[in-house]
Amino acid sequence: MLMKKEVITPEVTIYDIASHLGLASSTVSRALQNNPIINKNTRKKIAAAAEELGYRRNNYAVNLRTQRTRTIGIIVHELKSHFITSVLAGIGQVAAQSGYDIIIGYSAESVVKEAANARNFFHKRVDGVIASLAMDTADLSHFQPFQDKNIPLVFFDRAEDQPNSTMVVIDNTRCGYEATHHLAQRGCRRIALVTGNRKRNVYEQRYQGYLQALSDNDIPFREELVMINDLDEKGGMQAAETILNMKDRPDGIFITNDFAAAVCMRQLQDAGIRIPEDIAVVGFNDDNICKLVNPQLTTIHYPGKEMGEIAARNLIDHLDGVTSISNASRIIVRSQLVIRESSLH
Amino acid sequence: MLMKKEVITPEVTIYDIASHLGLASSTVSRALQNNPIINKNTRKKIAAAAEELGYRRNNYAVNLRTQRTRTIGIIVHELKSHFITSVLAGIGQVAAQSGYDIIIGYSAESVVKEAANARNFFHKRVDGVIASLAMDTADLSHFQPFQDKNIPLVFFDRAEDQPNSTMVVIDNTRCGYEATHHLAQRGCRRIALVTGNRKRNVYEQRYQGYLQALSDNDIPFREELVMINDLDEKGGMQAAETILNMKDRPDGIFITNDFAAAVCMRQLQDAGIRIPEDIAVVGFNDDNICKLVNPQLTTIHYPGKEMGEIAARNLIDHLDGVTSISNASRIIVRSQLVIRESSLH
DNA sequence: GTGAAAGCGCTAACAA
DNA sequence: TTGTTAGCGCTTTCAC
Repeated sequence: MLMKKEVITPEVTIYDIASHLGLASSTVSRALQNNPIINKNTRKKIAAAAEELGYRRNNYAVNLRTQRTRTIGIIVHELKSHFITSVLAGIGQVAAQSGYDIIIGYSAESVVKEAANARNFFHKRVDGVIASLAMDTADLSHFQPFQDKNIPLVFFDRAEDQPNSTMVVIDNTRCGYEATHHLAQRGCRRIALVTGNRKRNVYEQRYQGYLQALSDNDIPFREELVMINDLDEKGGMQAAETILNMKDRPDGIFITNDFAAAVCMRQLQDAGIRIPEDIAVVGFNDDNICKLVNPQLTTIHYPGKEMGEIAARNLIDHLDGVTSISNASRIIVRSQLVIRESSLH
Repeated sequence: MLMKKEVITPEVTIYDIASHLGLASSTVSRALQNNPIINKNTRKKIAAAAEELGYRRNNYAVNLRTQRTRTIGIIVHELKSHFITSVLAGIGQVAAQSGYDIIIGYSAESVVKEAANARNFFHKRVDGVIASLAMDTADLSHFQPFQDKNIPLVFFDRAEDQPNSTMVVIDNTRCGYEATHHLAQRGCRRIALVTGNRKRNVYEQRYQGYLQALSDNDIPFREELVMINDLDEKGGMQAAETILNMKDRPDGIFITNDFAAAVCMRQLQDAGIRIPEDIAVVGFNDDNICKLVNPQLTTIHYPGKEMGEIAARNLIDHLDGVTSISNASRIIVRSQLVIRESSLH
């Protein structure tokens, strides 16, 4: 005996609609896709019958037949920042508009999980992938299967040049420069940099911007003022601790992540340091938290929603055949320094 | 001519494996499912061939054939809180362990979006649903299609009694009581309550707990000290404003959401009010933000991860036929008051 | 322990 | 404008 789950409402197929109306299943199929080749009246009748009978289309059958899933996979290195949720909102909106589903994978800054997500998406047969790389991703070979099957890849924020893929990024060098330059202009002469691993190019670029700004402001570079960590809660703590233990403390800090900056700031304040009077602080991302901490945090803002929209639009245009195949490109989005209390002394 | 996307690596099916090995496709299918009826050696050979040929199983075909998707849909009213991400982590872990996929829908506190997500999940043919209701959800009819098809439903946190569904919740009355009682014990005599719409039962219950604690501590209830809003940024602001405009300000506030509490606190501080000296504050949820604000926020903690695990385990056991069909039940999870600086004066 | 064959629900080429 | 039909890749009954 075939074990079947007790079904209360029976499943309605296009065949049921067809026989109900005395039509062929293909006519129903076409009508349900709003194919103009079918008589408008027939289309209406079919739509009504579908509604009436409680038809729900079986996407598994559709996907099996069409060999497409209308699904795009998104891999993000974190989930809780305002930036990432904005990007996801942007992608989601464009995708929904174009009739694509999205599935979200979370790497938690680990290549291993990133690769697992990529594998998962590959097996789910996504039509395209949008990704921001994890902190420690150096080898991109887990994206190879997509390349091999001509599945388009778009990177945003944390991106690396890849053959046949697009990237949507900000000018991190300029951001690093502006943040540092701002601190210098406010009178800081010992500017610390707390940032991520320089193997991740965004951090390398912010570092280069930092160096350039120091140089342009005639501030000598001091190795001991550069701290590299994961920019998480622990990273913020560590940075604060290191700074507290310095004989010559910095008078300005550029931390390339708002959350880490908030943690660090809090820690410094608990040790009696006044911000911005003793040490000015600049973060990165313009997360919601910036306006909640005391003093409010100066930071670099960049438009997450817009980046998401651009990434999705690019990918989907490609999938729908609107743009040509090999338009591997780099799209640079504007960013800006948002000055708040934490750097105004 | 059939339009086919240019395929670089051809797709491998069980037929390719079968003919490669001189076997029947059914044998391959069984072997790939690790069916013990197939000779162990044959199974090994088939696994090797699958690997070698780069086989990836087509879940769309599987789902079409088996009429199950091994997918569970999750609807959450928000995404960015620590509580929700913990729940999702808990569900995700149990689901992965049991070979289920999850898809996440976000209602942003709106019934309309909640219903849209439900519809979407229904059309995606999820095997089960886990949900926390939006702020303004009163009518649950958008879950009816699941009931009609015997698709199991589990609610967590924001739940309503429904026939044939399970709920995983905390004792909100007790939480409301404890928070209020704590403030009273610290000497507060005018305790404000900022909470969500009482049509959502969790808020009604916290309100009842508040009332009970007032009564037990011989504090008269004052209507003007109860503020109802959406507990978002705007809600926090509004509450602060209302309080600042009072002639007789409260000396304690219980805001049933940490983020709103943080916003409110900040606003009050900006107006020169000292916390906890002038006004003590208790939040709700034990979000990360509690430790970042100054002073650190007293709150109600409850175990998100565990609630997620319980919800998922329950649902999946049901789907896999481990538990009987109609065990509609209510599971109550422990919660506790976490005392920090914001209420210690 | 393995094979043959039907069919899940749909789309699209081809025919009418 | 509509109908006929093959087949997407898999599982599972039934037969051997």
